[in-house]
Amino acid sequence: MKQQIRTLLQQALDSLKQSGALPGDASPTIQIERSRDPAHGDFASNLAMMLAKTAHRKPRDIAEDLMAALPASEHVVKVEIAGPGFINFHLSQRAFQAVVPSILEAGEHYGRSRLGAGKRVQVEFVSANPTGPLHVGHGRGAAYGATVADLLAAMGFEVHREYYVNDAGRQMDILAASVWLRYLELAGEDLPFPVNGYKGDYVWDVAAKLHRENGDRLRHAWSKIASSLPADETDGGDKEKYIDAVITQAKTLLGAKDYRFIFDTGLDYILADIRDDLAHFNVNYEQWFSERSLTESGAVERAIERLEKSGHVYEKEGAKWFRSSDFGDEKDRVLVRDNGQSTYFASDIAYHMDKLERGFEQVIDIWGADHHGYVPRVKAAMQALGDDPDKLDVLLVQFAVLYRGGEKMQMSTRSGQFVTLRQLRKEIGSDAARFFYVMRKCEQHMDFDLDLAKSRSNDNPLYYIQYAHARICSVFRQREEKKLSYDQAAGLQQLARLTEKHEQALLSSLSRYPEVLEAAALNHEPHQLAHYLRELANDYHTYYNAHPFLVEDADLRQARLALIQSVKQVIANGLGLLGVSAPESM
RNA sequence: GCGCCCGUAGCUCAGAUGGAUAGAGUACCGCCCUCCGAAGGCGGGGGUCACAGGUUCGACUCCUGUCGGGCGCACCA
Repeated sequence: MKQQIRTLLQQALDSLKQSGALPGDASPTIQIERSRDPAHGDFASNLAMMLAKTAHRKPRDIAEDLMAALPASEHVVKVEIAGPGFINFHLSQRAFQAVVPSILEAGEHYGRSRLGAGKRVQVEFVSANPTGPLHVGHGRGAAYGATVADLLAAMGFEVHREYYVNDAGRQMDILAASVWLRYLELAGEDLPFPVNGYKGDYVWDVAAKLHRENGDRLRHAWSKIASSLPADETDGGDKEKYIDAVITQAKTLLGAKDYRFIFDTGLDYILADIRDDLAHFNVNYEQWFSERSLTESGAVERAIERLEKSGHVYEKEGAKWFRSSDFGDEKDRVLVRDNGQSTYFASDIAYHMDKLERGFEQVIDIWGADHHGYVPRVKAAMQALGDDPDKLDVLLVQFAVLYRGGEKMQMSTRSGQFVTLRQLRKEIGSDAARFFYVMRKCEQHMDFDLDLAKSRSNDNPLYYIQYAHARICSVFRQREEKKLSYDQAAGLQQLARLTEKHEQALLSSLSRYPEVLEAAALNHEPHQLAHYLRELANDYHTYYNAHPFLVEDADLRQARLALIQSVKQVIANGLGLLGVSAPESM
């Protein structure tokens, strides 16, 4: 609809430029918006005001000329100039009624477009360390990332969803050591658990599996292990040095092969758990990308070499540094430590190099806001590699604070006292979690009210929307019971009967859906869709209360049922994109 | 100290690339079920858009500064 008006204005603009009424170089992007106030028509453009400066003429005079040059259109019934120079368009009722057949014909495809056709986009999200179950902080990233990906797919982009698995590095070594120690305890060893170890119950689970399947094969006497360990923090020592020593002991006593076996047992177990968790959250990936594979394939080495060749690497104190400060980072960063091990950052450079080598036109990373300081160095690396840093879009997701009974829920990751995503799903359900996470824009600190999310009441915006859908289904069930006829094709013939104010409002909202989807997708703002659906549901509930649908007048009934059928379709489409169900009854 | 994000109604939040009197929900008050699900609808009060300057036809939106809140500033991932 917007597009049609844009075309009309463009033609008017062109003809004015040709006749010399406007300078030939005046070619602003034509902005069209929905009028807020019905008195201002259905659509408005500020084109005349945009032209005022370059044309050196008064906005209202330009608007007069534009209006005169506007080609006739069957849908536009009135055009007028208002305020400082707005051009307001009043559309015919028929123009809005036409949205019903277009929805019913397109069905679940209504609102989708081919805007991104042929473009490949990679979306990487969650990517939490596989050292434990996902918690509610990851949940927001999961819901947001999945929705952004689905929205882009709805715009025709070829979307590749990816989870970067940090299956290398110290944190994973700590996990492996933790698993081993729990295993030793199960095998009968009596030992103090490290202050810095992972203490969650899931570590016991992995250890139990290990013990069940391997017996005492991996057992070593604690007395022997402890003989070369420094003091832990509880004994006045350093917890970091202690855990590192435990890891070293594990590697030495078990040997590389068995150590790797324990390491992988923990990794596989937790990864399977995360995968299962996300699947139940309606979040799925095309690929799980292993960090370790970057080292094994030589990609890390290759990335460092490329940086060296372009002269952005220097050595200092035995380590290799990347001169990221040349590219706007606040300081230089280590790529290879003095002990010869490459850093996580080096892997990440290799990973992003790999992403671009795979030919994605756009790469989207979704990170927790606490990693924001990381953005400049990754972009710096891309630039140093000769890649375009603008191909990378980093979207930062703020934390969500949970509230229960009006109380803020405190959680600390270290002690293992955090609410997991799984617990959240069980408590409030996947639908509510997906919807609430995405209801706020991602850079907003969010208050997540658990009581509200699970309340079956009108305060809950998700229930409000789902209820509208269920109510429509209920009307159709009633129709069958009352044996009233409904024929979609007949309904489409009677759309001219939809003249009530509430019907007009509903038609207008329905016609907005494609615009909302496009804006939500391109701006990476799923909340726009969530808000829209609430408004649409509101239009429906209002209509429902004002007019009966199952009326005696068969033609009117057909028309109204066709209308609410298209409302049902749009609600289902919208909720589907948010990863939320549209129940037929509740 | 430096950097990033945020600061809109009592509370939770929208305000698309600057546009016509700043909007929802919730809470509070009043109304609407012999009628398709009242998990609903209608009406009402409630704001110096943190503060101060600046840019222009026009600023919640852009720029600068101040105040307040969050988060970062590792040879951890």
